[in-house]
Amino acid sequence: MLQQTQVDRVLPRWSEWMQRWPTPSALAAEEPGEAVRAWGRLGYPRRALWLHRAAVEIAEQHDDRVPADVDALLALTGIGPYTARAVAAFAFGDRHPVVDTNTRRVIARVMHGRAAAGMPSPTDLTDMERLLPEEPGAAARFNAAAMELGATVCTARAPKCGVCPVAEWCEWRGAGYPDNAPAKRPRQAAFSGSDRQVRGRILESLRDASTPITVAAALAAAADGGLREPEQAQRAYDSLVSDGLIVENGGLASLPT
DNA sequence: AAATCGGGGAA
DNA sequence: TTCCCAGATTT
Repeated sequence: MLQQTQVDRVLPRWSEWMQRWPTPSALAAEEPGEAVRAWGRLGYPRRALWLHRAAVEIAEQHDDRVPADVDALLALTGIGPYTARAVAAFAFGDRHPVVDTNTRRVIARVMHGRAAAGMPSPTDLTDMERLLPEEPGAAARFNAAAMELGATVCTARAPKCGVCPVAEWCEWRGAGYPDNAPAKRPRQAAFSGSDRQVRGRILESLRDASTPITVAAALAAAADGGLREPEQAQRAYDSLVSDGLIVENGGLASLPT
């Protein structure tokens, strides 16, 4: 849930989720569409599908227990370099570099004297590894502290260097805050009027429906609020089917069963 | 390496 | 408006 989504927005949804599905097998026993429905408006709904799939994988292949091994975690659907190491470090207390978007920015500034991080890279992990304390518990705290520093002090916009505990060793500060940010990822297209927004509308209508709806109704929901071009409705619908977020059966559309 | 995938909150 | 967020997958 936390992948590209702010902590404050995730917490309430996470609490509901864990109360409803306390174990992987509990979630695995549900239809995938129920996970998509409970996901609500968190965004990137494919993550709900992937989380359900990971629950099935854990239930079937790992005796209903989340594996502690990083490679086993990486083999789970939707678990990548960040999440695998976050689980290994924070849930199991093992020593791994955990690098999220906040930590990447802290590393870029403190270690490399750059205003911002570049594209994610495996060198992020080796950089963090160099800073990590030897003792596993201390390493886990260090990982969390780096993320927290980036989230609250070494922020993307207006860093609070006056209260930063590592300001003294910061290469970027030492160099006089050069405007040397490397090529950042291309700006995301406007959400308003986008296919993403149309996908969201279709999915919302399906979450709200207790029974399958006609494809025509789904396409009507796509157009609710306006379209840039008429083909958007069908294109968004097809992409949802292609992603497995919609299943179509005899002219009826529903969340995956 | 680049494209794709939401949606909300803050500046 | 624009930026950014406890990323991962696919091409």
